[in-house]
Amino acid sequence: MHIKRPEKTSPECIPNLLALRDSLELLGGKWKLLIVLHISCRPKELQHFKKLEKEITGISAKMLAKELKTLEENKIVTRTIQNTRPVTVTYALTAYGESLIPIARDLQQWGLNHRKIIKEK
Amino acid sequence: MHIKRPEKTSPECIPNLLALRDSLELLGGKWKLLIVLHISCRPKELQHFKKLEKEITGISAKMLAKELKTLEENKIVTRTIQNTRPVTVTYALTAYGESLIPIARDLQQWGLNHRKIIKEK
DNA sequence: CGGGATCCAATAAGATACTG
DNA sequence: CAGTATCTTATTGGATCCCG
Repeated sequence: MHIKRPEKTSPECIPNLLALRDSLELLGGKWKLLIVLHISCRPKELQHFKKLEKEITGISAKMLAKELKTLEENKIVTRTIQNTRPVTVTYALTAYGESLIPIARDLQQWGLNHRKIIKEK
Repeated sequence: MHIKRPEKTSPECIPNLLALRDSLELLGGKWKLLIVLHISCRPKELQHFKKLEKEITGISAKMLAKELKTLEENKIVTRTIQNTRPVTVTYALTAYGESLIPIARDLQQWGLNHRKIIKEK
């Protein structure tokens, strides 16, 4: 794959990097895209907080709660309190949140390939 | 855009999330993709350490050096010491590193759109 | 159960000084 | 100039406890 690179700095190139900053600020941590992809892997009925906590190895409840809250504030997931005793909470991707799936998959694919590249050294 | 979601958990879905972890561990911080895109915006001759430091607002020399070192170890950039007095160092994307450009651009585009979405609330 | 609040350890990152 | 080392501060994240 060859990507052309401008010979001179294009005027709009630098300013738009602010948008990348925004994305990285929101999504750049270890967990958020992982959570998004995890939710997308599951049928809606199974996306309980507890399930996510168990499936996402290494995440603490505190982290998961914090990350989900941020994702909710950014309209990427919805939070639904179920009428159970005791209370359970389920999460789902919004339609907007699903727009992150291709990006997450690309990164996933890249990581899969990267492991090979690095192993070769 | 509608993305189909499996009704049942696909067996290969969860394990592959390890690949996403790898990607996020390497690229998930605030700076690396930003650096990659910055380098890609510039003609090769201008990608000096000092230039990058000045252009990437908010990054410290220490951070930049550390991030570039990691990127180099992961074969995403090359590091070239110039025969100048005093010494200067230039960085360039490898062909492999260029494979990150589409991902970075997608994230950039997503961030551009996201700003609109969030402003609406 | 989900998730704050608090406290504490581990880590990351700024400032500064120093070398090839 | 491009880093590295050291010191110090800021931030993160885990552990625990509590409440609806």
